[in-house]
Amino acid sequence: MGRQREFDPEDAIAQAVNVFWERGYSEASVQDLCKSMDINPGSLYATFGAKQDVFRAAIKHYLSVVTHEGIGRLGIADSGLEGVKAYFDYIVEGILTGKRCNGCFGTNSFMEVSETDPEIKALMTEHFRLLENAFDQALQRDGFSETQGKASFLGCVAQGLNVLARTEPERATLERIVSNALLVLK
Amino acid sequence: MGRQREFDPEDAIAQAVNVFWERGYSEASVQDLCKSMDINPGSLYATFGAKQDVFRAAIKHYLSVVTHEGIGRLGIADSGLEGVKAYFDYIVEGILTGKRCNGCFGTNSFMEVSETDPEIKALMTEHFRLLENAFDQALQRDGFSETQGKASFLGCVAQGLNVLARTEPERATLERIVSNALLVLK
DNA sequence: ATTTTTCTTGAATTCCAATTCAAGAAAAAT
DNA sequence: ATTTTTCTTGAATTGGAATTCAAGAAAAAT
Repeated sequence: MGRQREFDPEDAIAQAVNVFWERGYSEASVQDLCKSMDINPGSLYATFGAKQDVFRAAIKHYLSVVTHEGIGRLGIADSGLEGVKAYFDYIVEGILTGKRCNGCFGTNSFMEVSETDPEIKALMTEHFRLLENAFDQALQRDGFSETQGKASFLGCVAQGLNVLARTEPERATLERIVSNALLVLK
Repeated sequence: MGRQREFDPEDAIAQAVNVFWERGYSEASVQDLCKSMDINPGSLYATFGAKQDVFRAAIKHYLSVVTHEGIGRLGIADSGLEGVKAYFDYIVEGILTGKRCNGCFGTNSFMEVSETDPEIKALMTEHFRLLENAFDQALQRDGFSETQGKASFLGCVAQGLNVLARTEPERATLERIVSNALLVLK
């Protein structure tokens, strides 16, 4: 079998997520990646391919985490409305205390490369659809009407929050936005 | 006075806006800029400075246009609510038929460079505040309560639309989002 | 008319980051 | 033990894009 890898590819990609999240795609150099992933260029290219491939792997990794951590909340709450609240809490808390102060890695990436990387565009468009569907089902669970339209609306608010995240907003601002958005579900 | 310029700097920057809008900051080369602006590198550097300076000038030019064309509608409508509707119409129509199919140049740029260019970050954060204030005043004009919070909310929806713009959305989707957002003003 | 100033041109330069590759090292196969 | 395979290392290469600059051209000043 020959020599075996000294690093775990998934751990390495998790580090790559951090680098791309902090610096964006084009500002993150392969050197930056190598340093954070704790491997050398040769290993990086042999294992993952080009920088763009590392980026795609990073997005996929990130989306799987977010789908689990965030969208997952929509399904497991006691009611659809509670699920929606839990999701927005996750977003708001992330903006205020976590890595989401740099916004959402997915949204950032979509905005940066969707015109030059069709695969990222497709992955993110699909993710938006997934989120909307989750909203839709949560609202259906509570017997709301026009769930599709309301779901699109909530998806839009979520993306708006991901933009505003990068303006260093106050907690009060974010909470008022969310509570106004939830008024629509009445 | 020496030889005089053969191009109008403002026209040239208007062209630069198009290039940066279509390709983003880092994907737009100085060559691309020169071609669209119809000048040579020497003239570009002598007149505007570095690529980053051209970008900043482009953002400023764009913001002044948008402030006039878009935010302006909020003030001149017959009522605050009509103004809000007119603003969102402007956004939605731009997404469906105009250059906004690539999103909002301001929002795109903010998402791409706010971590690496503090001046752009400041310009755009200020622009977001300006938009919110315009919403706020429109709502005050109609005697709404909690206008500040509602204004932040509307600003968030606007940015969400600017993200979704790049997913090639259907008209019906966008209109449902806006009509749901307007439900909050009841 | 000549000089001076400022602009234009586009090739040359510089710089930087992505990618490659040859040599060394570890694990397994024979 | 030796060979084979696969991984690691990090310096060298490559390629491309930002920037500079020297020479030529237009306008005004003397």
